[in-house]
Amino acid sequence: MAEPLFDPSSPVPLYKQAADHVAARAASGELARGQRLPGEHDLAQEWGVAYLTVRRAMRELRERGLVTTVPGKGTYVN
Amino acid sequence: MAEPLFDPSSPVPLYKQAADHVAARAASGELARGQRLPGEHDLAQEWGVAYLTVRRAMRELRERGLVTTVPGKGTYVN
DNA sequence: CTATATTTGTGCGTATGTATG
DNA sequence: ACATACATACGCACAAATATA
Repeated sequence: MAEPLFDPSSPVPLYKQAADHVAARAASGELARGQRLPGEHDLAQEWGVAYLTVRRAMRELRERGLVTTVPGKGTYVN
Repeated sequence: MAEPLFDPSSPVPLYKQAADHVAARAASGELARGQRLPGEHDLAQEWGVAYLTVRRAMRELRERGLVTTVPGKGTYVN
């Protein structure tokens, strides 16, 4: 039932941990290119973090060029 | 007493209006280089917007290279 | 054309942590 | 020890864009 997944007491910000989590799964091929990620609200619940934290993680991933976000549609793996 | 300054009903996001406001004042020379801006909480009250909105405006300005933020000190005009 | 559902975007409030002076 | 200031994080609500029935 909802493992930790991320460590709130870590010096690494939660949003960064989350972004790294996605980045690692993309790098390993677990997330296929073109694949749509779950909605941000869903991810927040799934990860047990705040919506704002997911938004920051997505921004981080966009800035790294790992994903592309289309308003009203979703976020896709590049 | 506290004019609108920014228009919440505008299609332009508040944080962008705020960033543009600062950018314009910097470009006009009204804000001198090296000058420290008021604190984010103060700006939030002064502008009548939320703290997070100010934070977003500052982030916008940092990304544009117009200001530099030093944690524990303040935000300075470049 | 309208209505609805989904998803991202924006905004407010608050609390706590960290760094500097 | 204390004040100031930025950083991260939580919660909630509503608006805007997109797709579909």
